Amino acid sequence: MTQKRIRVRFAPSPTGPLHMGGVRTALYNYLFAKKHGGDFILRIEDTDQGRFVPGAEDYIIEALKWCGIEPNEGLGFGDGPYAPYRQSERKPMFRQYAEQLVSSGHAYYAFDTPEEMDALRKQAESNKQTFSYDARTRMQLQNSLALSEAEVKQRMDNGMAYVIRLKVPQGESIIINDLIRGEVVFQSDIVDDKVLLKSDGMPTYHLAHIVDDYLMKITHAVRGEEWLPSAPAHVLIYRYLGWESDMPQLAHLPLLLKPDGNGKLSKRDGDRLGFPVFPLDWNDPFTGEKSSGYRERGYYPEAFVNMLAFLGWNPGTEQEIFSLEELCAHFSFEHIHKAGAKFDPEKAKWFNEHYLRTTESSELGAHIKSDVQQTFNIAEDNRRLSADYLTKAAELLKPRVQFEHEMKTTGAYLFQAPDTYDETVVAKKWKPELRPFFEGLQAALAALPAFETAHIDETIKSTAASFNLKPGEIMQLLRVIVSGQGGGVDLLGMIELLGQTEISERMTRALSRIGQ
RNA sequence: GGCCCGUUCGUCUAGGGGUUAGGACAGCAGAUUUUCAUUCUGUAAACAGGGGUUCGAUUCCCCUACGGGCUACCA
Repeated sequence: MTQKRIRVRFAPSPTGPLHMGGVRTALYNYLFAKKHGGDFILRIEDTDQGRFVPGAEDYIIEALKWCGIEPNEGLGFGDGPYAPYRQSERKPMFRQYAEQLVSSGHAYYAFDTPEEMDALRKQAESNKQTFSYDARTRMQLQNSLALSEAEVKQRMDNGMAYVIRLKVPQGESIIINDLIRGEVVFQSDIVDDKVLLKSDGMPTYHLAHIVDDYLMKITHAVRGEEWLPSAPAHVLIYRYLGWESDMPQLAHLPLLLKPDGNGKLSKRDGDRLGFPVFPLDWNDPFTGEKSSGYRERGYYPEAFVNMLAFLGWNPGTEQEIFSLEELCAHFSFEHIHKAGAKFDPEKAKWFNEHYLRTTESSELGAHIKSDVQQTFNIAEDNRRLSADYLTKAAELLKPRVQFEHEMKTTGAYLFQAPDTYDETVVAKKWKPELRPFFEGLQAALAALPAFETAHIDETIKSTAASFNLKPGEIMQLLRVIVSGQGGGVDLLGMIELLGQTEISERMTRALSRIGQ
């Protein structure tokens, strides 16, 4: 017997931007598929016409691409043999399965209107109870089980709206074998008669995902924990459709929780706590509200993915830095933690910092070029935009930033002469007697035949010695004179990088302003 | 309320009947760095509580507490 080819899917509904929790679900699906040489499919579950949000679908596709977790089949990634991958386009097909369940006595037509259902729920609520459409109540309601055949026919003939509901049996134990949680047992009595086909002819998630998973030969359904309570209904549907032996293995992932307090991570938390909850920026087409994404905040996709992978999973070793390929190789459901994970923005930054440090300075230099050019309005042929200059600047700045875009602010003085000089340092260290020294140093530096750190260092020391000054008295001032700031990148490296001419100009300018 | 899932340092987690309960982030301290950052070293910090089972439980079982999810013609 040959093993079935592993096929998994990520099946979001296009009701808004993809949340980082959703990206993690996609990631785990992807990792599992790749690990076993299987397929990863993107299917859009747009069965709720009322919640459709323009742009959400493109957002999902773009987000997966940015993360590098590309489906090898599905919407936006090339059709496989099971197209279409948008459920609304598969609409006509679902009805037959719902009807099949009616014929076999496992589902029925129900004519109760949404308003009537609402009223029943409210009424139950006022009695501190919960209304449930199930074996205990269905015979008192308006459906093909309670009504006579003639009544049902008449209503159908009159074009009365109806839904198809699953007829859930009483007194059965339904066992879920979850890959992460093990065996979970539910009593069928607490499962309600879920709507399978809505009055607009669209299937609900419950029917649609099962039919599609079956037709698309999905072997594992990896999804959020919020689906665990409806899993018994899903098992019943598979059983009644005669597909139980082909039912995908279930794996319910733990949820992502708010960094502070309680509850699951939501869109609001990002705004409130100042970190993104979305992979990419998103502008809500209805409210105009903007939400920021990891990409635009300057995160590397590799860092984002690495961080996400560790929110609920671990390799069982102490290694924390994993490329996507390594994650694929090491991933397994056994190492998925069962409890929800509070998201820690600090750790996310740490991952990014790590990836930045391991990126070649030449690459970093190339990355920041246009940003630097625009920020400081530098002419294209200026040496500060040369690969060599940018590489050295990145090298100096690398250990002091977490994001590439911070380089232009943290190291602004490498690209632009200062306008102001740190007053605290000047007040503390400057003495009029130092002026001749700095003028002497300026001349000595200008006269250096080779402007390199070793010579610069030597020149500073010897000039200081000749003025009877100790390094502690002049070094920080020199830094302020050159960069305007009391702290920053390696002083000698900075001086060498800025170059002989620039240094001389900056010293002239600073000495004309300081201590006047 | 009902049903289900869960609970190890502040956070992410490893571990698992006998361990000095390990790592990472964040914190603190020290060293290096003329500064800041880096780097290095060190340090503090956890098995929710109560009952069992057992020679022994943080680990297995039960209860409680707490957290979370679900309870729609949403997914």
